[in-house]
Amino acid sequence: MPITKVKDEELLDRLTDVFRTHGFEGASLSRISEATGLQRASLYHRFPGGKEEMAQAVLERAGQWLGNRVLAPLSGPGKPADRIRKMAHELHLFYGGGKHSCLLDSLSFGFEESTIKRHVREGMGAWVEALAKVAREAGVSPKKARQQAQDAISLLQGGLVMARVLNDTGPFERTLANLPHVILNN
Amino acid sequence: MPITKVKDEELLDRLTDVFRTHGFEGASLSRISEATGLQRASLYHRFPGGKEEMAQAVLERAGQWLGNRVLAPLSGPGKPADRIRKMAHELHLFYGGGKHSCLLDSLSFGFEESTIKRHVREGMGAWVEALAKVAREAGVSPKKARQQAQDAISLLQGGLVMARVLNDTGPFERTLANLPHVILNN
DNA sequence: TTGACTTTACCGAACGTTCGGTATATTATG
DNA sequence: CATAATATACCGAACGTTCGGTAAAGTCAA
Repeated sequence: MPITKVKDEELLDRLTDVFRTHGFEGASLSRISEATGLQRASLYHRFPGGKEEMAQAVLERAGQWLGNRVLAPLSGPGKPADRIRKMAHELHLFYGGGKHSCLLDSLSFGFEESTIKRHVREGMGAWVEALAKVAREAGVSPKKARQQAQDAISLLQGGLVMARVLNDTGPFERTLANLPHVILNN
Repeated sequence: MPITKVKDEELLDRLTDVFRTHGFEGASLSRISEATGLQRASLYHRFPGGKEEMAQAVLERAGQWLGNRVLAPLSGPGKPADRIRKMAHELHLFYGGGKHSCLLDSLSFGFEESTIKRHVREGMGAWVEALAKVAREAGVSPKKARQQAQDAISLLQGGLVMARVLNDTGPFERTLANLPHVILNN
Protein backbone atom coordinates (compact mmCIF):
# COMPACT_ATOMS: atom_id res chain seq x y z
CA MET A 1 0.00 0.00 0.00
CA PRO A 2 1.55 3.31 -1.01
CA ILE A 3 2.01 5.95 1.57
CA THR A 4 -0.70 8.52 2.12
CA LYS A 5 0.42 12.07 1.61
CA VAL A 6 -1.84 13.24 4.42
CA LYS A 7 -3.08 11.06 7.24
CA ASP A 8 -6.83 10.80 7.67
CA GLU A 9 -6.83 12.68 10.96
CA GLU A 10 -4.75 15.52 9.60
CA LEU A 11 -6.88 15.64 6.45
CA LEU A 12 -10.08 15.92 8.46
CA ASP A 13 -8.50 18.59 10.64
CA ARG A 14 -7.77 20.76 7.64
CA LEU A 15 -11.15 20.12 6.06
CA THR A 16 -12.79 21.10 9.32
CA ASP A 17 -10.82 24.32 9.33
CA VAL A 18 -11.84 25.25 5.79
CA PHE A 19 -15.52 24.52 6.34
CA ARG A 20 -15.84 26.39 9.59
CA THR A 21 -13.90 29.36 8.29
CA HIS A 22 -15.69 29.77 4.96
CA GLY A 23 -18.96 27.86 5.28
CA PHE A 24 -20.09 25.26 2.77
CA GLU A 25 -20.43 27.46 -0.30
CA GLY A 26 -17.29 29.41 0.49
CA ALA A 27 -15.29 26.21 0.85
CA SER A 28 -14.29 25.82 -2.80
CA LEU A 29 -12.32 22.82 -3.98
CA SER A 30 -9.45 25.16 -4.76
CA ARG A 31 -9.32 26.34 -1.16
CA ILE A 32 -9.70 22.78 0.08
CA SER A 33 -6.97 21.58 -2.25
CA GLU A 34 -4.66 24.33 -1.06
CA ALA A 35 -5.43 23.71 2.60
CA THR A 36 -4.94 19.95 2.40
CA GLY A 37 -2.09 19.78 -0.08
CA LEU A 38 -4.07 17.28 -2.17
CA GLN A 39 -5.13 17.80 -5.78
CA ARG A 40 -8.78 17.65 -6.76
CA ALA A 41 -8.55 14.06 -8.01
CA SER A 42 -6.84 12.94 -4.83
CA LEU A 43 -9.62 14.46 -2.81
CA TYR A 44 -12.15 12.55 -4.91
CA HIS A 45 -10.19 9.39 -4.30
CA ARG A 46 -10.58 9.93 -0.56
CA PHE A 47 -14.14 11.24 -0.81
CA PRO A 48 -15.90 9.79 -3.88
CA GLY A 49 -19.01 11.69 -2.90
CA GLY A 50 -17.23 15.01 -3.40
CA LYS A 51 -17.64 18.12 -1.33
CA GLU A 52 -20.85 16.94 0.26
CA GLU A 53 -19.15 13.80 1.54
CA MET A 54 -16.24 15.88 2.82
CA ALA A 55 -18.60 18.07 4.81
CA GLN A 56 -20.41 15.01 6.13
CA ALA A 57 -17.14 13.39 7.16
CA VAL A 58 -16.22 16.57 8.98
CA LEU A 59 -19.59 16.65 10.73
CA GLU A 60 -19.31 12.95 11.48
CA ARG A 61 -16.05 13.47 13.32
CA ALA A 62 -17.32 16.59 15.03
CA GLY A 63 -20.25 14.49 16.19
CA GLN A 64 -17.86 11.91 17.60
CA TRP A 65 -15.93 14.65 19.35
CA LEU A 66 -19.20 15.99 20.75
CA GLY A 67 -20.15 12.55 22.02
CA ASN A 68 -16.77 11.66 23.49
CA ARG A 69 -15.64 14.99 24.83
CA VAL A 70 -18.87 16.77 25.70
CA LEU A 71 -21.87 14.49 26.07
CA ALA A 72 -19.97 11.63 27.74
CA PRO A 73 -18.38 13.82 30.45
CA LEU A 74 -21.72 15.49 31.04
CA SER A 75 -23.43 12.18 31.76
CA GLY A 76 -20.44 10.75 33.58
CA PRO A 77 -19.62 10.67 37.30
CA GLY A 78 -18.68 13.67 39.39
CA LYS A 79 -20.45 16.74 40.63
CA PRO A 80 -22.54 18.53 37.97
CA ALA A 81 -20.43 21.67 38.25
CA ASP A 82 -17.25 19.63 37.71
CA ARG A 83 -18.70 17.92 34.68
CA ILE A 84 -19.57 21.28 33.17
CA ARG A 85 -16.13 22.62 33.92
CA LYS A 86 -14.71 19.59 32.15
CA MET A 87 -16.86 20.39 29.12
CA ALA A 88 -15.78 24.04 29.19
CA HIS A 89 -12.17 22.92 29.08
CA GLU A 90 -12.82 20.76 26.02
CA LEU A 91 -14.69 23.59 24.33
CA HIS A 92 -11.79 25.91 24.97
CA LEU A 93 -9.48 23.49 23.20
CA PHE A 94 -11.82 22.71 20.33
CA TYR A 95 -12.61 26.32 19.47
CA GLY A 96 -9.04 27.51 19.83
CA GLY A 97 -10.00 29.73 22.74
CA GLY A 98 -12.71 31.30 20.59
CA LYS A 99 -10.66 31.93 17.47
CA HIS A 100 -12.40 29.21 15.46
CA SER A 101 -15.99 29.39 14.29
CA CYS A 102 -18.51 26.65 15.00
CA LEU A 103 -19.57 24.23 12.27
CA LEU A 104 -23.11 24.39 13.60
CA ASP A 105 -23.09 28.04 12.58
CA SER A 106 -21.09 28.01 9.36
CA LEU A 107 -22.81 24.95 7.90
CA SER A 108 -26.34 26.05 8.70
CA PHE A 109 -26.79 28.70 6.01
CA GLY A 110 -28.98 28.26 2.97
CA PHE A 111 -32.62 27.36 3.25
CA GLU A 112 -32.73 24.03 1.41
CA GLU A 113 -33.19 21.09 3.73
CA SER A 114 -30.21 18.76 3.39
CA THR A 115 -28.43 15.89 5.07
CA ILE A 116 -25.90 18.39 6.34
CA LYS A 117 -28.52 20.58 7.99
CA ARG A 118 -30.14 17.53 9.56
CA HIS A 119 -26.78 16.45 10.90
CA VAL A 120 -26.18 19.91 12.33
CA ARG A 121 -29.62 19.98 13.91
CA GLU A 122 -29.13 16.59 15.57
CA GLY A 123 -25.82 17.70 17.03
CA MET A 124 -27.14 20.87 18.55
CA GLY A 125 -30.29 19.16 19.78
CA ALA A 126 -28.31 16.47 21.58
CA TRP A 127 -26.07 19.11 23.12
CA VAL A 128 -28.97 21.12 24.53
CA GLU A 129 -30.62 18.00 25.87
CA ALA A 130 -27.44 16.82 27.61
CA LEU A 131 -26.99 20.19 29.32
CA ALA A 132 -30.60 20.25 30.43
CA LYS A 133 -30.21 16.77 31.88
CA VAL A 134 -27.24 17.84 34.00
CA ALA A 135 -29.20 20.81 35.28
CA ARG A 136 -32.11 18.59 36.25
CA GLU A 137 -29.76 16.25 38.05
CA ALA A 138 -28.52 19.25 40.02
CA GLY A 139 -32.06 19.94 41.18
CA VAL A 140 -33.14 22.53 38.63
CA SER A 141 -36.76 22.27 37.55
CA PRO A 142 -37.24 20.67 34.10
CA LYS A 143 -38.52 23.87 32.53
CA LYS A 144 -35.75 26.04 33.94
CA ALA A 145 -33.17 23.39 33.11
CA ARG A 146 -34.18 23.48 29.46
CA GLN A 147 -34.08 27.27 29.36
CA GLN A 148 -30.70 27.48 31.00
CA ALA A 149 -29.31 24.87 28.64
CA GLN A 150 -30.57 26.94 25.73
CA ASP A 151 -29.07 30.08 27.24
CA ALA A 152 -25.72 28.34 27.59
CA ILE A 153 -25.68 27.27 23.93
CA SER A 154 -26.82 30.74 22.87
CA LEU A 155 -24.07 32.39 24.88
CA LEU A 156 -21.46 30.04 23.43
CA GLN A 157 -22.60 30.39 19.83
CA GLY A 158 -23.06 34.13 20.16
CA GLY A 159 -19.69 34.42 21.84
CA LEU A 160 -18.08 32.73 18.84
CA VAL A 161 -19.88 35.10 16.47
CA MET A 162 -18.68 38.06 18.51
CA ALA A 163 -15.15 36.72 18.53
CA ARG A 164 -15.15 36.38 14.76
CA VAL A 165 -16.68 39.80 14.14
CA LEU A 166 -14.89 41.86 16.78
CA ASN A 167 -11.69 39.85 16.87
CA ASP A 168 -12.14 39.56 20.61
CA THR A 169 -12.36 36.18 22.33
CA GLY A 170 -13.04 37.73 25.71
CA PRO A 171 -16.82 37.25 25.83
CA PHE A 172 -16.53 33.63 24.73
CA GLU A 173 -13.92 32.80 27.33
CA ARG A 174 -15.89 34.54 30.06
CA THR A 175 -18.94 32.51 29.07
CA LEU A 176 -16.87 29.33 29.38
CA ALA A 177 -15.93 30.33 32.93
CA ASN A 178 -19.54 31.16 33.81
CA LEU A 179 -21.08 28.02 32.34
CA PRO A 180 -21.65 26.22 35.66
CA HIS A 181 -23.55 29.21 37.00
CA VAL A 182 -25.57 29.71 33.79
CA ILE A 183 -26.63 26.07 33.63
CA LEU A 184 -27.02 25.14 37.30
CA ASN A 185 -28.43 28.40 38.70
CA ASN A 186 -31.37 27.65 40.95
CA MET B 1 -37.33 58.57 -17.31
CA PRO B 2 -38.67 55.00 -17.35
CA ILE B 3 -40.33 53.62 -14.30
CA THR B 4 -38.25 51.39 -12.04
CA LYS B 5 -39.24 47.76 -12.04
CA VAL B 6 -38.35 47.49 -8.37
CA LYS B 7 -38.22 50.43 -5.97
CA ASP B 8 -34.95 50.96 -4.13
CA GLU B 9 -36.41 50.05 -0.75
CA GLU B 10 -37.92 46.85 -2.06
CA LEU B 11 -34.73 45.99 -3.90
CA LEU B 12 -32.65 46.42 -0.76
CA ASP B 13 -35.16 44.36 1.21
CA ARG B 14 -34.75 41.44 -1.15
CA LEU B 15 -30.98 41.79 -1.31
CA THR B 16 -30.88 41.81 2.47
CA ASP B 17 -32.88 38.63 2.53
CA VAL B 18 -30.59 36.83 0.10
CA PHE B 19 -27.40 37.88 1.88
CA ARG B 20 -28.55 36.98 5.37
CA THR B 21 -29.98 33.66 4.21
CA HIS B 22 -27.02 32.47 2.15
CA GLY B 23 -24.04 34.55 3.26
CA PHE B 24 -21.83 36.46 0.82
CA GLU B 25 -20.41 33.53 -1.12
CA GLY B 26 -23.73 31.69 -1.17
CA ALA B 27 -25.50 34.75 -2.56
CA SER B 28 -24.93 34.05 -6.24
CA LEU B 29 -26.05 36.51 -8.89
CA SER B 30 -28.50 33.88 -10.11
CA ARG B 31 -30.15 33.76 -6.71
CA ILE B 32 -30.07 37.53 -6.42
CA SER B 33 -31.54 37.91 -9.88
CA GLU B 34 -34.32 35.49 -9.05
CA ALA B 35 -35.06 37.14 -5.71
CA THR B 36 -35.16 40.69 -7.09
CA GLY B 37 -36.74 40.07 -10.48
CA LEU B 38 -33.90 41.96 -12.16
CA GLN B 39 -31.53 40.41 -14.69
CA ARG B 40 -27.81 40.32 -14.01
CA ALA B 41 -27.12 43.30 -16.25
CA SER B 42 -29.85 45.35 -14.59
CA LEU B 43 -28.33 44.68 -11.20
CA TYR B 44 -25.07 46.09 -12.52
CA HIS B 45 -26.89 49.20 -13.65
CA ARG B 46 -28.10 49.75 -10.09
CA PHE B 47 -24.84 48.62 -8.49
CA PRO B 48 -21.89 49.30 -10.84
CA GLY B 49 -19.57 47.88 -8.20
CA GLY B 50 -21.21 44.47 -8.47
CA LYS B 51 -21.89 42.05 -5.67
CA GLU B 52 -19.54 43.77 -3.28
CA GLU B 53 -21.42 47.06 -3.71
CA MET B 54 -24.73 45.26 -3.22
CA ALA B 55 -23.53 43.84 0.07
CA GLN B 56 -22.23 47.22 1.14
CA ALA B 57 -25.53 48.88 0.28
CA VAL B 58 -27.31 46.27 2.35
CA LEU B 59 -24.95 46.85 5.27
CA GLU B 60 -25.31 50.59 4.84
CA ARG B 61 -29.05 50.41 5.26
CA ALA B 62 -28.78 47.92 8.09
CA GLY B 63 -26.46 50.41 9.76
CA GLN B 64 -29.07 53.14 9.36
CA TRP B 65 -31.70 50.86 10.80
CA LEU B 66 -29.38 50.11 13.72
CA GLY B 67 -28.83 53.80 14.32
CA ASN B 68 -32.46 54.86 14.02
CA ARG B 69 -34.24 51.94 15.60
CA VAL B 70 -31.75 50.65 18.13
CA LEU B 71 -29.05 53.12 19.07
CA ALA B 72 -31.28 56.20 19.02
CA PRO B 73 -33.98 54.73 21.30
CA LEU B 74 -31.26 53.44 23.62
CA SER B 75 -29.81 56.91 24.09
CA GLY B 76 -33.21 58.60 24.12
CA PRO B 77 -35.46 59.57 26.99
CA GLY B 78 -37.35 57.22 29.25
CA LYS B 79 -36.42 54.67 31.85
CA PRO B 80 -33.52 52.37 30.85
CA ALA B 81 -35.75 49.31 31.05
CA ASP B 82 -38.30 50.93 28.75
CA ARG B 83 -35.65 51.88 26.23
CA ILE B 84 -34.42 48.30 26.16
CA ARG B 85 -37.96 47.01 25.75
CA LYS B 86 -38.35 49.38 22.84
CA MET B 87 -35.20 47.93 21.27
CA ALA B 88 -36.42 44.39 21.86
CA HIS B 89 -39.60 45.22 19.99
CA GLU B 90 -37.63 46.54 17.02
CA LEU B 91 -35.41 43.47 17.05
CA HIS B 92 -38.46 41.24 17.04
CA LEU B 93 -39.70 42.98 13.90
CA PHE B 94 -36.35 43.11 12.13
CA TYR B 95 -35.50 39.46 12.67
CA GLY B 96 -38.97 38.19 11.85
CA GLY B 97 -39.41 36.87 15.36
CA GLY B 98 -36.15 34.95 15.00
CA LYS B 99 -36.79 33.41 11.58
CA HIS B 100 -34.22 35.60 9.82
CA SER B 101 -30.48 35.33 10.31
CA CYS B 102 -28.31 38.30 11.22
CA LEU B 103 -26.10 39.96 8.63
CA LEU B 104 -23.42 40.36 11.29
CA ASP B 105 -23.24 36.58 11.34
CA SER B 106 -23.76 35.65 7.70
CA LEU B 107 -21.41 38.30 6.31
CA SER B 108 -18.58 37.65 8.74
CA PHE B 109 -17.24 34.42 7.28
CA GLY B 110 -13.97 34.15 5.38
CA PHE B 111 -10.69 35.27 6.87
CA GLU B 112 -9.65 38.00 4.45
CA GLU B 113 -10.02 41.50 5.90
CA SER B 114 -12.46 43.47 3.74
CA THR B 115 -14.59 46.58 3.71
CA ILE B 116 -17.55 44.36 4.46
CA LYS B 117 -15.97 42.86 7.55
CA ARG B 118 -14.96 46.30 8.77
CA HIS B 119 -18.51 47.51 8.31
CA VAL B 120 -19.83 44.51 10.23
CA ARG B 121 -17.33 45.06 13.03
CA GLU B 122 -18.27 48.72 13.41
CA GLY B 123 -21.96 47.85 13.63
CA MET B 124 -21.56 45.27 16.33
CA GLY B 125 -19.09 47.43 18.23
CA ALA B 126 -21.48 50.38 18.31
CA TRP B 127 -24.29 48.12 19.44
CA VAL B 128 -22.33 46.71 22.37
CA GLU B 129 -21.19 50.17 23.40
CA ALA B 130 -24.74 51.58 23.33
CA LEU B 131 -26.03 48.75 25.50
CA ALA B 132 -23.20 49.19 27.98
CA LYS B 133 -23.95 52.89 28.19
CA VAL B 134 -27.57 52.26 29.10
CA ALA B 135 -26.49 49.82 31.79
CA ARG B 136 -24.09 52.38 33.25
CA GLU B 137 -26.85 54.99 33.25
CA ALA B 138 -28.95 52.55 35.25
CA GLY B 139 -26.23 52.38 37.88
CA VAL B 140 -24.36 49.28 36.78
CA SER B 141 -20.60 49.44 37.25
CA PRO B 142 -18.66 50.09 34.01
CA LYS B 143 -17.05 46.67 34.01
CA LYS B 144 -20.28 44.82 34.69
CA ALA B 145 -22.13 47.00 32.20
CA ARG B 146 -19.74 46.02 29.44
CA GLN B 147 -19.99 42.34 30.30
CA GLN B 148 -23.76 42.37 30.43
CA ALA B 149 -23.92 44.19 27.11
CA GLN B 150 -21.70 41.51 25.62
CA ASP B 151 -23.87 38.80 27.15
CA ALA B 152 -26.96 40.37 25.63
CA ILE B 153 -25.45 40.44 22.14
CA SER B 154 -24.17 36.89 22.58
CA LEU B 155 -27.59 35.68 23.65
CA LEU B 156 -29.24 37.41 20.70
CA GLN B 157 -26.75 36.19 18.11
CA GLY B 158 -26.69 32.71 19.59
CA GLY B 159 -30.46 32.68 19.75
CA LEU B 160 -30.61 33.42 16.04
CA VAL B 161 -28.15 30.62 15.31
CA MET B 162 -30.25 28.24 17.39
CA ALA B 163 -33.40 29.33 15.64
CA ARG B 164 -31.84 28.67 12.23
CA VAL B 165 -30.39 25.30 13.22
CA LEU B 166 -33.20 23.91 15.34
CA ASN B 167 -36.05 25.67 13.58
CA ASP B 168 -37.15 26.98 16.97
CA THR B 169 -37.45 30.68 17.65
CA GLY B 170 -38.29 30.12 21.31
CA PRO B 171 -34.88 30.83 22.82
CA PHE B 172 -34.48 34.01 20.77
CA GLU B 173 -37.89 35.34 21.78
CA ARG B 174 -37.28 34.49 25.40
CA THR B 175 -33.99 36.36 25.26
CA LEU B 176 -35.82 39.39 23.86
CA ALA B 177 -38.16 39.31 26.84
CA ASN B 178 -35.30 38.95 29.30
CA LEU B 179 -33.11 41.66 27.81
CA PRO B 180 -33.85 44.30 30.49
CA HIS B 181 -32.82 41.87 33.20
CA VAL B 182 -29.71 40.67 31.36
CA ILE B 183 -28.48 44.20 30.71
CA LEU B 184 -29.57 46.07 33.83
CA ASN B 185 -29.06 43.40 36.46
CA ASN B 186 -27.23 44.87 39.43
C1' DT C 1 -47.51 70.92 -29.76
C1' DT C 2 -44.38 68.61 -31.90
C1' DG C 3 -40.35 66.09 -32.79
C1' DA C 4 -35.29 65.63 -32.03
C1' DC C 5 -32.35 64.58 -28.31
C1' DT C 6 -30.89 63.01 -23.82
C1' DT C 7 -31.30 60.27 -19.83
C1' DT C 8 -32.70 56.31 -17.33
C1' DA C 9 -33.87 51.44 -16.63
C1' DC C 10 -33.71 47.25 -18.33
C1' DC C 11 -32.39 42.97 -20.93
C1' DG C 12 -30.11 39.12 -23.96
C1' DA C 13 -25.87 37.43 -25.01
C1' DA C 14 -21.45 36.80 -24.31
C1' DC C 15 -16.97 37.57 -21.81
C1' DG C 16 -13.06 35.16 -19.18
C1' DT C 17 -12.75 32.61 -14.89
C1' DT C 18 -13.72 29.28 -11.56
C1' DC C 19 -16.81 25.86 -10.13
C1' DG C 20 -17.46 20.73 -8.85
C1' DG C 21 -16.27 16.53 -10.96
C1' DT C 22 -13.83 12.78 -13.94
C1' DA C 23 -10.88 9.89 -17.15
C1' DT C 24 -6.32 8.65 -17.63
C1' DA C 25 -1.46 8.42 -16.52
C1' DT C 26 2.31 8.32 -13.12
C1' DT C 27 4.34 7.15 -8.80
C1' DA C 28 5.69 4.38 -5.10
C1' DT C 29 5.17 0.53 -1.94
C1' DG C 30 4.17 -4.30 -0.47
C1' DC D 1 4.20 -7.31 -10.51
C1' DA D 2 -0.01 -5.65 -8.41
C1' DT D 3 -2.23 -2.05 -6.48
C1' DA D 4 -3.40 1.93 -3.89
C1' DA D 5 -2.46 6.96 -3.78
C1' DT D 6 -1.48 10.93 -6.15
C1' DA D 7 -1.00 13.86 -10.32
C1' DT D 8 -2.08 15.70 -15.02
C1' DA D 9 -5.33 17.18 -18.05
C1' DC D 10 -9.68 17.97 -19.04
C1' DC D 11 -15.00 18.43 -18.94
C1' DG D 12 -19.67 20.96 -18.88
C1' DA D 13 -21.83 24.20 -15.98
C1' DA D 14 -22.09 28.11 -13.25
C1' DC D 15 -19.70 32.02 -11.59
C1' DG D 16 -19.32 37.37 -11.52
C1' DT D 17 -18.93 40.76 -15.00
C1' DT D 18 -19.40 43.46 -19.31
C1' DC D 19 -21.24 44.84 -23.81
C1' DG D 20 -24.49 46.37 -27.27
C1' DG D 21 -28.84 47.66 -27.73
C1' DT D 22 -34.04 48.75 -26.76
C1' DA D 23 -37.97 51.03 -24.63
C1' DA D 24 -39.82 54.55 -21.80
C1' DA D 25 -39.79 59.17 -19.60
C1' DG D 26 -37.87 64.00 -19.34
C1' DT D 27 -36.03 68.20 -21.84
C1' DC D 28 -36.50 71.86 -24.88
C1' DA D 29 -36.11 74.55 -29.18
C1' DA D 30 -39.08 75.34 -33.16
